[in-house]
Order: sequence, then structure tokens, then C-alpha cells
Amino acid sequence: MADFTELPKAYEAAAVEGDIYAAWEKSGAFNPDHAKGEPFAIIMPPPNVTGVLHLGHALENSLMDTMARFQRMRGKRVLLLPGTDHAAIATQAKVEKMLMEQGMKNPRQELGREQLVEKIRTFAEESKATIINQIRTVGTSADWSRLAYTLDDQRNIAVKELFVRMYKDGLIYRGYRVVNWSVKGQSTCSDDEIEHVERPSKLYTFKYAKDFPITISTTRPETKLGDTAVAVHPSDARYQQYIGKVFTVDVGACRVLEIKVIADEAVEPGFGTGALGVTPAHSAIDFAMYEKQKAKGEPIGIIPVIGPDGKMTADAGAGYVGLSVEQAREKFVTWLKTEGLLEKEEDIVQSVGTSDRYGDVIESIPMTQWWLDMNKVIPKRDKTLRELMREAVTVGAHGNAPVRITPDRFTKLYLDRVENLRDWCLSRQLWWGHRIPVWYRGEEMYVGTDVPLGEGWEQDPDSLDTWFSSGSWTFTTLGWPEKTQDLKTFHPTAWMTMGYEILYLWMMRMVLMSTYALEEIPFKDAYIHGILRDEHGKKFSKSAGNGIDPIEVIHQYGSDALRISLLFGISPGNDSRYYTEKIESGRNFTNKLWNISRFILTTIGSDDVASTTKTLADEWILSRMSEVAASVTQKLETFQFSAAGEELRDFTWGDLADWYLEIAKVEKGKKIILTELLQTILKLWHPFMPFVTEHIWGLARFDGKLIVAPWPTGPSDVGAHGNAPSPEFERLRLLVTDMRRLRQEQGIEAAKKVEFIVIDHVGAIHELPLQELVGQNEAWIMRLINGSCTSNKIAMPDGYVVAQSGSATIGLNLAGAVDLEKEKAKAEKELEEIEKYISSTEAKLGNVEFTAKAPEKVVQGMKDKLAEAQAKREALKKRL
RNA sequence: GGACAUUUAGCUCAGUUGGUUAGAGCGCACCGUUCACAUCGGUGAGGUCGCAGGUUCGAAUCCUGCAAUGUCCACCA
Repeated sequence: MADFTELPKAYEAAAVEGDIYAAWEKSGAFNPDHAKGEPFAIIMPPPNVTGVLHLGHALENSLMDTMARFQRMRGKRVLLLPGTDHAAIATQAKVEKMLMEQGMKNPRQELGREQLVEKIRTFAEESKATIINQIRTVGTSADWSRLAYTLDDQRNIAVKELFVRMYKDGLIYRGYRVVNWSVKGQSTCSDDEIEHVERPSKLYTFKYAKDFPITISTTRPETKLGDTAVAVHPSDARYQQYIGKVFTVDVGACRVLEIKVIADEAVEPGFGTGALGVTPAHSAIDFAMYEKQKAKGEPIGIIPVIGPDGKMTADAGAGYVGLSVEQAREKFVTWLKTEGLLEKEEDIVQSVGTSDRYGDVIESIPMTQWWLDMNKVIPKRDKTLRELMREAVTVGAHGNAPVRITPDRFTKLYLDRVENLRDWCLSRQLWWGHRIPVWYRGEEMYVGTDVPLGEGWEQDPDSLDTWFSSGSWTFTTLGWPEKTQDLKTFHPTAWMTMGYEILYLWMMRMVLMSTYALEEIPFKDAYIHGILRDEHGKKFSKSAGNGIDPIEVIHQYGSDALRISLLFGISPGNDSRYYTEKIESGRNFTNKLWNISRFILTTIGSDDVASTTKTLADEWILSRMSEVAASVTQKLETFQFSAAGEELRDFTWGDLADWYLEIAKVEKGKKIILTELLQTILKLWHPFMPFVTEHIWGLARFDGKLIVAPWPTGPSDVGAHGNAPSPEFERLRLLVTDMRRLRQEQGIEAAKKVEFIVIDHVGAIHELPLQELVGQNEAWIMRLINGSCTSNKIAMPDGYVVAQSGSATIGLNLAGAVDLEKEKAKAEKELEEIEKYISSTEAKLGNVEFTAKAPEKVVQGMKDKLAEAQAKREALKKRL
């Protein structure tokens, strides 16, 4: 037996964690190929390779890893598949920004495609290495042999295959439509990449010309140079006479507009003038009208007046070409004023679409791009992609149950979003990403996974939206499009976690891709976590300067401490705060567990006599243990990480350390029980705190590896103590607390020799080492009167100060120096409270409605409480 | 404009189908240190569960309305 007395008094996390992780990895425990049992796969949400991990990632990893380790110990064949995301626009924007800070004016022009991509790749590889290292540091039990990257060759094959299939199914099309355009980024972006920022703006109300009959309003006067129609509501009496008419108006600077008055339901008659200047080229809603008119056979024109460079085009007129949007606006408004056409100019607050990566205002510009159709029926499937996304969370499909989203309120949000999805613009004018698998030669176009045969083919210069590859992440990581064993074993995956901020961006796309390509719903459960904020509730961000490096925290406090401090006190879908006191409390508990273990190990090392009979305390702690094990299991099964951990902490610290171990010091002979208790709590804690538990398990030389030790779930695993915790013990525990309080209330010095009398009618007072528990061993004298005595015959002698503990009466000898008046008043107050409680409880129990309708358990519980309260009342009465 | 969330002890938050006299951590007050742990032990103070109605034998929990805060969505030009 090793000598445990030499172990350090405080747990030194930094000294052991690295070696422990390396040993796990080496043992192959992370790799499911070495395991049996029912498959349980968690695919890691791949962190962006834009930098380093933050605390939010640490939270996500803690959730994933706790679930993975729990399931692994339960005998499942667990795959936690790690990976990183190339994050197309985010990474390219970041590297371009860095290059510009280093003095480059236009990195794309100066470096060209190949060199810039190389720069980005170098950066990405560096952050990838950092990130992977960080994931190891937090202890995530990921299978590194299956490490994936959204931009590696394997994923490239899959992405191309997916694109080609969708194209062949007619879901992907090339179309000239209004896109979201970032001038700064020189690329399209999807609706989801736009952040709406409120800012002050001006609303101008004006007429195109003196002889034009309708007044319109706009916040973007410069775009009016591209107007081709004015839309009014079809039933608006004011404008009936004009519908269908075409007006030619001179807007100065060599521009003449042909404006047709059209009717459209989308126009609100009550808003502004009830008429809307239609700019098909620079507004999504106006473009929709343009298409509607075209379909009706009454086409209107489309005139782009803003170019991709953010400057006015030649079509804006000779006086405007080359001007910036702002300059053009000023010029046009000035012209309106001089012509007397401007009727009103109001200050308003407007929500402006802004690029979340490049930060500039998004322009709507018509362009030819690649799109994914949400409304087209998939051949041989009889359903649209939108329908596939819908049924995946409602009725399920292909024999898969619907995804269970925790908390389920997000299901409704998801569905609302699915209904409002527009076609997805897939192409980006970025260089960092999967290149679109399309080649052109003159008028010819080829869509395929490989370069077409023959001379002169040029590949589409654009790349795919980053979510195209991350959307297919659950199955491309498992080897699709090959029919691999992994795919068969682990897909659909079991459990997935993500922050609510990417529920739309990511989850919908994963569902879309998986239900389309595999006819499988990609996961059974989606657990949505909140955002981690700083102590003031602010989001962590670089610009706010409140970022915290999880690795530094781990270095100082240990990975386990960080994990439990992130996991405790949270609830799914809600934000949580991080602050120093929390991590300290995590560290303190880790240390507590360390010292509990140290005590048990030294005790079982020296205490070689094992008692064969169980004491009251033994029975109590073992039944509590099995009760807690069952409850923690149930909570983890339902993803209640916080509740499970806190229950376990309360048991470990409160029941085990503060009570049982103190009793064990006196009772002795507990080698077997203490060993069993230590093993069980180490197992139960392992998913939450893998390092310290593994470290202790190793020091103790317990059998096997903790990481794959069988999970304790109930009585049979902790030694057949299935009975409910003894109420007798709980009563005695209360008695001890009450005795301690009485001593403190009387201000008795710790070393003073005093005498207690405890009068009780039932119970096993002698079954607890009361003297030791209440105070200093030698200094106390205690007379216990219980069991056979009848209450009438026993009275507390004079000179004792008295307290009530349940039905027991405690007397503390003050050698006559008792304030009888005060004592009486105290008892009276207590009696008053208990009377109140008794009468309200009696009233409840007397209510037939209650006894008839409430569950038996509730009624019985109340009766028991009442009986106890009545006993206490009798005892109190005797003292008055 | 729409939707969602939050409001419980000084602070940060739990509270799972409505059911004992509402909990935790931190903080606070008092007592305690050779005995696993001061990163500790003991004891205690502290809450009309945002407000107003309603349903129910019973409401922090369900319903309605209101208020404050936060988040997301939206093509009000």
C-alpha cells in the first residue's frame, strides 16, 4: 500500500493534467474502434480558424465532453469527432485586415489569388494548431484519429459531390437577381451574414418632376435615378387613374426616367404617401415587383445605378457617374431643392443592413449568382428542401424521430425561420473556400466534380458560402460520399450542442444537407446553450477588451475547476456570466474532492480492521449514495448538467465530507465502505472533472481505467443499499445541529466542560457519536434519556437552558444561571409558530377536496409532518 | 412592427409535468486552526418569488393584462 500521507495538501492541477491527457490519448480510450456497445456520436461544432478559443468554446467543450464521458462510462461506443472550420469570409476578412494593418492597400490586387490564399492558409494552419491544442487542454475526449477540417481534401470531394447532385436535381440554379453586396469585401453575403444596425437617417418626400402626379418618399434618393416604376396599392382610390400609365420625367444631369405606375398588394396605402418609387436594381422588394410584372406580361425596366465598386454607374447619368453613393445623394437632394420638388425632409432612425465581417453597409445590387432553391420539389422525393427542414423537427422522416431541441422553445423559432427562408445565395467572390465546381468555355457550361476534358475550360472564380461545407459536417466527417462503416455506425449522430446564435445559420443547414443527401435527420438531440458573458453581462469581444483566455484560467485554476464553474448555475438556452468568484469556487471544490480522497486513502491505508456490521451512519450514507447516483444519472440523461453537478456537489461536500467522514473518524473500521464510497464518487464526478478524478484513481491504484469504468446507476452498483435514507439519521443530524446552536447561543467557550441532557421518546440516540459531533471530545458530559422512558416521568432539571429539536428536548446545564423569563418567551414564540403551522396543516388535511384530489404521497407526507409538529408542540407546552 | 426570453436572498443564478414551512454558490455576522482540507469547519442573519387580476383543494410554477430589461427577426419605402 502506497503512503498517501506524503500527498500535497492542495491539489496541483497544472502539475498533472498534461500527463493525464497524454495517457488517455495513448490508451486509445477516445477511439471508438476499440469499444463495443451502442454507438453514440457527437460531432464537434468546428471552431473557426480565425484565432484562438474563448471561454464560450470552453463551455461548449465542457458540455460535449461531459456528455461523451458519461455515455462512454455507461458502456456506449462513443465517438466525439473533432474538427475546425475554415470560416471562409471570416478568415479571409481577418487576414486581409492584418495585411492592411501591415501597410498593404489592396491585398487581393497586390498578391493575387494564389499568394493571398497561401497567406490565409498559413494563418489558418497556425490557428488550427493552437485551437487543437486548446481543445486538448480543456480535456475534451475527442478521437483525434478522425480529426476533420471543413476545407481539407476529403471535405472538398464531398462538397463538390453535393453541389453537383443538387444541380442535377435542379435545386441549384444560376440566376440574375438582387444580392446582398459588401463593397468593402467585394463579395455577396447571405441574409444571415447581415447585421441590422439602427442609425439616424433622413426620409425625403418629393416628386420626380413638377408634372408628375404622385409624391413618393425614400431614404435613398440616389437610387431613385434607377427608378422604373411607382407602385400603389391596387385599391387605392387616389391613384386609380394613373395605374398603367407611363410618365417620362427629366431628373436633371442628362437623365430621363420612364416611370410606369403599377399596382401591387405589397404597398401599404396608409404608409407615407401610399406610393412607392420602385428601384428594381437596388431593393429586394422592388426586384420582386419587377419579377411579378415580368410574369404578368407588363414588364418594367431594371437600371443598376450603383456598381459593385459602390460608385454610381454610367446609367445614373452623366452628372452622377463615378460619384460615391453619399455624393450622389447630396447632389440629387440639392437638385430636388432647387427645382422645388422636395416636399419634406425628416429625421428618422433606420435599421441598416451591415456586413458582419467587413462592417460596411450592404448594397442591394443585381448580379448573376448561384442559388439554392428552397421551393422546388426534389425529383423522386415529392418534397422541397423547405419541407424537409420543417418535417425534421415536427414529424420526423425516413424512420428518424424528429430532432428534440432542448429547450424546446427553439423549435418554434426554427420553424418560423424555415417558413421565411429565401433562396440561398451560394456563391461568394472570395478566394478562401471551396471553389464552385463549374467550368465555362464560351457559351458552354460544365458542372461536375472534376475538370472537364478538352481545352479552354475556365473554372468559375467564385467560392461556396462557408455554411455549405459546415452544413454537411455531420456526414462528410464520417466519410460521405463513400459508404463508410463510420457513416453506417454513427449517422444519424446522437447529440449535438450549439449556441443559439447559430441555430439558424448552422442547424437548419445541417438538417437541409443531411435530409437531402442521406435521407437522415443528422442528430437525435440538439442541446442549445446560451452565450457566456462577462461579470457585467457584456458579451466577450476583442473590441471591448474583456476577453479571457481559457488556457490562462486553466493554468491558474485547473481544467476541472473551469469546467464545473462553467457548467454549474446554467440552464439551457440562457446566457450565463463568468466571474472570478465562480472559478474560485470551482477550484475550491476540486480541492475539497482532493482532500476527501486524501483522507479516505490514508484512512484505509492505516485502518486495517474492517467492521462487518453496518452502523446507522453507514446505512445512511450508502443509501444516500445510491439515491444520488440514480438521480445524477437521470439528470444527465435529460441534459440537466447543472442540476446533476450541483446535486453531486451537495452530496460530496455536505453529506459525505461534513457528516459521514466526521463520524467515520470516531466509528472506525470502515475500510470497505470508504473504498466503495470513494470509487463511486470518483466515477460520478469523472464526466465533470476528468483530470482530478483520474489522478486520484491512479494514485489509489484502483482496478482498470476510470475513463471506461462502469457507471454507477443505482443500488446494485453501490452495494445493495436500496432503502430510502433512514429518517432516524436525519433526526439525529438535526439534533446535533440544534445542540451546536444552543451552545453557540449561550456563548459557551469551546473548552468549557458542560453537561447536556437530551430527552427523547423514540429513536436511537446512542447510534451516533453525539459527543464528538457536537463539540470537543473530552470537554462534554452528556446524559441521554431515551427509549423506554415515558414522557410524563421526565422533566428537565432546573438550571438548564432548553431547546427543542423536533420531538426531542435538549437541555444545557448553565448551573442555575438561566434567564427563565427569556427561556419562557423563546418557547412561547416557538409554540406560536408551531401552532400556526399545525392549524394550517390541519385545515388542509381537513379539506375533503384536498385529500380526495391530491396524490397519496403528498397527503401522507403532510400527515407525517403534522405528527412531528404535534409532538414538538407537546414538548414545548411542557416547558411553559 | 412581430417574436422570444428574463424579472426569485446584498450579488450571480437553480427551481423538470402545480404539491411539505422556496434552494445553491459567493458575500455578510459571530465562533473555531497541531486532529484530510483556512482553497477549511461550525452557527446564523437575509426572500410579500416584478406588479395586478384569474383558474385550482393548492400557484414561484398555469392563464390574462401591465411594467422593466435583454435578444432575435422584418422588404414601412
